[in-house]
Amino acid sequence: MSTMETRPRLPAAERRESILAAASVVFGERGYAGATTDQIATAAGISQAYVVRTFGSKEALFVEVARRAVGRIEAAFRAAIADDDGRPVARRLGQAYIELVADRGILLSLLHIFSLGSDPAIGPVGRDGFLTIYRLVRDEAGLSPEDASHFLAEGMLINTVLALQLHGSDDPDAVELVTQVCGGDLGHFRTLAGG
Amino acid sequence: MSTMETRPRLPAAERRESILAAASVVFGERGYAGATTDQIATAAGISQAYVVRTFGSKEALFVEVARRAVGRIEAAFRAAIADDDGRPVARRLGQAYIELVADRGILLSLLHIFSLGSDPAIGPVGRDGFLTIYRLVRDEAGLSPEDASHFLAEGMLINTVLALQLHGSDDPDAVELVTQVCGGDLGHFRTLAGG
DNA sequence: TGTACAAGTAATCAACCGATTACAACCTGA
DNA sequence: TCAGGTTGTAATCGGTTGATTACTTGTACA
Repeated sequence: MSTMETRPRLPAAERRESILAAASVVFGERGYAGATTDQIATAAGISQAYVVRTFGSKEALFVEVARRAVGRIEAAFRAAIADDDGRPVARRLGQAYIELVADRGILLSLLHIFSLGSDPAIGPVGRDGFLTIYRLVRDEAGLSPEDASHFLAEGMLINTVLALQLHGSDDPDAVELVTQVCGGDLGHFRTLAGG
Repeated sequence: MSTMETRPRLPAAERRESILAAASVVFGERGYAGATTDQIATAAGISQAYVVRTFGSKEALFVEVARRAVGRIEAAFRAAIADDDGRPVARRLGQAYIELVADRGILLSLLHIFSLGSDPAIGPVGRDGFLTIYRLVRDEAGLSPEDASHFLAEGMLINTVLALQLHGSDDPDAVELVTQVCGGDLGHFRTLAGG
């Protein structure tokens, strides 16, 4: 369950990373307001006081988690663009995205960033990140504005299906919808997402 | 700012409605965990104790708000299907949806329902609601599974754009993206959503 | 009229949370 | 070796929150 259980002392840089990994999971499960610094500390195997002191505040920690999540999407998309295996680029991007948000911590971090769009500290991070991704699929992957928009739309539906855990439902309509969403490869989708 | 400011005593049924209206706004602004029963009470013009006693708990109140939000989508979609003005049904549904989620309370209630997909009390409400909407656009509006899926995807992108408040941004790429999302009628979109 | 129930609140409680402080343990190098 | 910086924690504090209790006020109707 916990991300780190090693006991020995760690250099500050590594400790930061382990806290960020734990925070991504806990923020994902409970949301920004719902998560506590103590839950994050327990998941990271350290004291609550150390979590707060390392990042200054709970809000600063969440902003850093949000930036990391956007950064991982960027990196995955650039890799998918560079690794041309003959399939259309949108297809490669889609698969890269699904593999990424199969990590529930990242998925739910994204959703929480969206719903905090009017927060003065987190809103700008979300807007900049989303536009960065839009520019990336338009300019670097070469999609038209219309195709880029459709691609993002499919991604947002994937978010919703995974968040609601509609994969894993055996309702026939759910199966039909999820099959549409994952482009037909339901088995692979469920394996990735743990449905 | 507040939804109700009338002072006189109200029968329980009407008071329930006014609390639900206030709760939709406050839950939307702060999220489930972030909203307090006292903020809801203030918005409804009554005491915090009465809010809790009327619904039993904060969670029960949120579940009711969530059910109402799904119900409003259902109702709006049925109306859009029935009111055939010659435009394609998907177009009518899209406009009805935008008019609905221009209400930030409803929009953010939906997003919070999604991110609470693994909550034992709220998750089932979200799954049932989403599948109900899927069946509605497929069976009653007559869209193919593929078209229905695309329609829902566009809706989820609309959610994200509105939540992040990308309408209202003057970044040229944001304008381009939002124009795609709203089907070209940027002015009308911004008027509705207050960007 | 008066009483019984419905509408509504003030006051309070136990639990929780983020942050601060003060301190302990460990490591490095001069 | 011992001084100083780094890693880490225990204890605690002020503020907040959802919920409970005991109470007041209004009103329908027999």
